[in-house]
Amino acid sequence: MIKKDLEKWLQENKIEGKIEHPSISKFGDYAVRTGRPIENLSKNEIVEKTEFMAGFTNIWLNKNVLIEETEKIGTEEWQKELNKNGENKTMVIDYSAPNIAKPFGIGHLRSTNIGQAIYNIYQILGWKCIGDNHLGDWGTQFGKLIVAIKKWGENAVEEMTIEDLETLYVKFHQEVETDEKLEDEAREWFSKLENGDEEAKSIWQKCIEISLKEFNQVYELLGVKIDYALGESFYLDKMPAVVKLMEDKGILKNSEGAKIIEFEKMPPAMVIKTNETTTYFLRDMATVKYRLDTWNPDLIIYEIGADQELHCRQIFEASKMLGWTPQFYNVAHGMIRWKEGKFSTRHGQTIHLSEVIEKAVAEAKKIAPDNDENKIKAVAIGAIKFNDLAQDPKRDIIFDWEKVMSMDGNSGPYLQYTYARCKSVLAKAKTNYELLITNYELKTFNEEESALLREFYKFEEKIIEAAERFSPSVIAEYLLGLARKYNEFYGKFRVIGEENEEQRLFLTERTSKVLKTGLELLGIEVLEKM
RNA sequence: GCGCCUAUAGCUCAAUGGAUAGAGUAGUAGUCUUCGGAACUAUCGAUGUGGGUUCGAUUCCCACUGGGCGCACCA
Repeated sequence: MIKKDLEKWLQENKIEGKIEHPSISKFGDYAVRTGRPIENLSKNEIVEKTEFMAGFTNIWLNKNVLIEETEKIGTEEWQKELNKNGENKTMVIDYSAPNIAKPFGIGHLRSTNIGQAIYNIYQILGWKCIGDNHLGDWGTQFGKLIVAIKKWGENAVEEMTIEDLETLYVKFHQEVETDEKLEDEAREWFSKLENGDEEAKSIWQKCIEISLKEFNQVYELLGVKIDYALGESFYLDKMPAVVKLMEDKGILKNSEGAKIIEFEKMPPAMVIKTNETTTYFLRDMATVKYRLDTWNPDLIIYEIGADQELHCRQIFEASKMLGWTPQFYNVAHGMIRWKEGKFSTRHGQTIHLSEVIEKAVAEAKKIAPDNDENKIKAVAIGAIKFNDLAQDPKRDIIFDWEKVMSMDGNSGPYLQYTYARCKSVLAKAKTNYELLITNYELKTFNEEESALLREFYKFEEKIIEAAERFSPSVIAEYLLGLARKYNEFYGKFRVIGEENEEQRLFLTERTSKVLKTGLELLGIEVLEKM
């Protein structure tokens, strides 16, 4: 990796200063702010020339090095080098985690997309990755659901759809407004469920089956596979041990009949409720213990919305109190909002994923009516996923139909299109471009070719940065820049039949390779033709 | 009330304390005898307000204003 080589050189020569990419390309490939010129850096064989300007030492890389680094991408050697980043390290990532008895909304889509991309990124960096779908399949919500099913359910549970369950859940909340006793009934039923009541258990089981069927369809459509789906109910028999640990440490306190843990700088977390039922906080603590016991991870990532940040911080702090010390991180992705303001899900304004996909499919069909359905779907889903991944996860995301379905400009389909375009050019080439990669004559690169060539070696840096910042958007932004550079080049020059055909095929093939690898990291399908 | 996050072009987003703040979209004007026009070229257009730290601030600190989220028996 060029950056590491330069850093090493600077260190050996005792020169302080961070290496960065200059804001403007005419200032070189790298720059170090040193205040005074670095004299003998140009003797380093990877450096073509240096120039001192305005306190910066600007560095231009040797073309042969640029080409070598570009050739390497995707080879075994490249993969091996990447793998060193996460050598002997394990991470667990908690993502997607939809709630049973609620349809898959666009909120969980965000967790699923970002979580899967982070998983892929850590995996290519050599980490042992464990994905866990922490399904919301336990809790008082089932008490509510049981009450609603028994009171207003028109069919037997077996015949209900996930929409029926959602309707009943919503109805429960409407009725509670005028009849507060329903809350108590719900808690009572959850208590029965926790104590093994047969009727409660049977209804609960049916709800789970209905939901899982829906979720699995969604995951298949999205092309997402999560290693484990250990829902909250999985930890039922693992909670008492954690309670005991808390008691032994003396951190469990009684408060108004409930058991809580207090923190110095945060509100307390409830562990056990007044009626002795468990909370999701306790189940999450049992989850941490199980993950430590089972996989001994160095890092546990939670890809959960910002609305649960306090909850996560409480888990991390309580874990520390119990002496559990892996590195924790919560992505805390921003909430989805309308352009106009609040995104209220409580008044039937939930947007279901199926609706989003339907509209995007219609849009993709408009552009390419002759495409077969699979391709249209891949493009539509590419657009939707990219919309989620292209921006910093921390920030709220504005839900805008036009933008979600956008197929041009900064979009997933723009990248897919550029890939297909590269492949089309390569298919028309008479020479075997695979051979060219290690075997062609170096000619002068014109401005556009040179600008493109100088993008490739950055790919590795961007993958690492994306992992460090837990932000797939780093890669998304990079791919957009690369595709734009390719299209700028493509718009000005022909490839086939030109004097520089070989090196242009090389640039084309490398562009397709990086786009493919990058899009795969983001979980977006690439198409040879579209 | 307290805590966390956030404010960049009409709109949606970029920019590890550094050089001329980048894209897309919308608008305007073009490219079209062409390897894929889901493209390319040109043009228009921005750091909420007030302080501070620094040689240098979109970036760090403080205050204010606006927006989002959270703060015990939902998860």
